[in-house]
Amino acid sequence: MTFQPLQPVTAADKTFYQLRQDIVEGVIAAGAKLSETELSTTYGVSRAVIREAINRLESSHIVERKANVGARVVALSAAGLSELYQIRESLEGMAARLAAKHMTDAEIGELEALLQSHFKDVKEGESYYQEAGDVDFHYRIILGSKNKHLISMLFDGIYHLVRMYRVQLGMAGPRVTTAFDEHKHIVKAIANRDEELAEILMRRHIMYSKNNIQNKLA
Amino acid sequence: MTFQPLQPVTAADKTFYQLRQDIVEGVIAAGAKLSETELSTTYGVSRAVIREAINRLESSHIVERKANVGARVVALSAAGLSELYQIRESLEGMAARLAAKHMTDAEIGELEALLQSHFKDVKEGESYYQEAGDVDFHYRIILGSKNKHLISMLFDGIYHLVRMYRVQLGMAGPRVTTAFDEHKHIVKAIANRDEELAEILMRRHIMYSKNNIQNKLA
DNA sequence: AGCGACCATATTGTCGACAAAAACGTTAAT
DNA sequence: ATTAACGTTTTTGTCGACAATATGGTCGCT
Repeated sequence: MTFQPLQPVTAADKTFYQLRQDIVEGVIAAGAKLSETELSTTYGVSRAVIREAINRLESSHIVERKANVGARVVALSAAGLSELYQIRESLEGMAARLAAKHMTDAEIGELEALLQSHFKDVKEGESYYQEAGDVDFHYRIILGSKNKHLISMLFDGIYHLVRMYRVQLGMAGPRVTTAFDEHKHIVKAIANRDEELAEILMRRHIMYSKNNIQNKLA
Repeated sequence: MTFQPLQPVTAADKTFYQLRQDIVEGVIAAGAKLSETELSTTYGVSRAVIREAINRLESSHIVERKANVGARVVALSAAGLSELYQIRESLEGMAARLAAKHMTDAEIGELEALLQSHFKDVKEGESYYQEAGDVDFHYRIILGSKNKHLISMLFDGIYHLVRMYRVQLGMAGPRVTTAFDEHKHIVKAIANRDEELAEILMRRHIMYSKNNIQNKLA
């Protein structure tokens, strides 16, 4: 479940998605300079659409731009990762709180079903849980917040950066089973409509995840 | 103290700032359609720079855009305001927490001095505290978080929208003196390096502010 | 009269060319 | 040898024109 909710309609859309993917996957290296003319020939579109794509990448905090100089892919650093997780903790904590308030019973039911299927996967030893399953889980809770800005900030902005760190610094798992338990408790809090607890547990969950990742870097 | 940290260098910059101001101040009405050709003649620049400006406005969540159709200024609603304040609560709460951790003693000293000058203003009955002073206060704490993404999300994204609501739905004050006390307690918590309390107080402060505004709307 | 298809119109999307600014290499002076 | 100034070259910023898409109105059909 790779979320690309809106499908590209214009050429700039396609180029934006393609460029973003290439950067996140490391095809274009972190810190690299983005030459407009070069990209223009590579992707087979005019400089105007490259420019628009780069603008959008800048809004996603994936590239940085200086006037009259050009755009560079952001550099990855331990400090940057830490900042990112501080924001995730804050925003997703709020998302869990709002989800506990706004999710319908049906949506909560689906969330529980998702958890069940994950449980089966984990028991069978499929440990790619982290990547797909974890994202899917967080995805639904963020959507459950029903807060447009929150959703957009996380999906359009933060999540691709997080994935970029995951991919390029090579973090697969484990933390599978313990993360699963954390997810279970969060869902329980949401099902109980306990906003306070849902937020606290989500924040802890993300803090643990952050610590886990940073230990790997050290 | 109107923050426009970076000053415009390119024509697109200038147009972007101008357009944003005109929208926030209501010169261009909420919900209005933004015609590229029309704006092009109005602001005396080519459509390309208008397009870039609109793109940036879209990243700021000030306008919405549909492919092959065009851009509209966002519509203001009570629900939208509520969502905005949910984000402020989350993000600025985290900012206060981080400020308690990362601000230097010198910066905290300046913050206390700022509060002193506000105290004098309030005592002398100058009640435009809300607009300039309040923003300045929050401004410094957010900067104190030293989190690049956090700072950019709030300043480039949320704050202009908040101001748009303030200006167009006409919210001057009061809540001057009680807000001042809340500020005082927040600074105290930061000075004591009490991260937990700083976050809690900031979140409450923003919740109160939200309730105050929503009562005016009702 | 109401509804759907079609055409004219206007608006956005894309392109290539020109203008302006920065980056680079070369030369000259100390 | 280092540095400052100059000129060349490359890169980004801006523009106007063309292409593609949506919008709005008209005509014809039921």
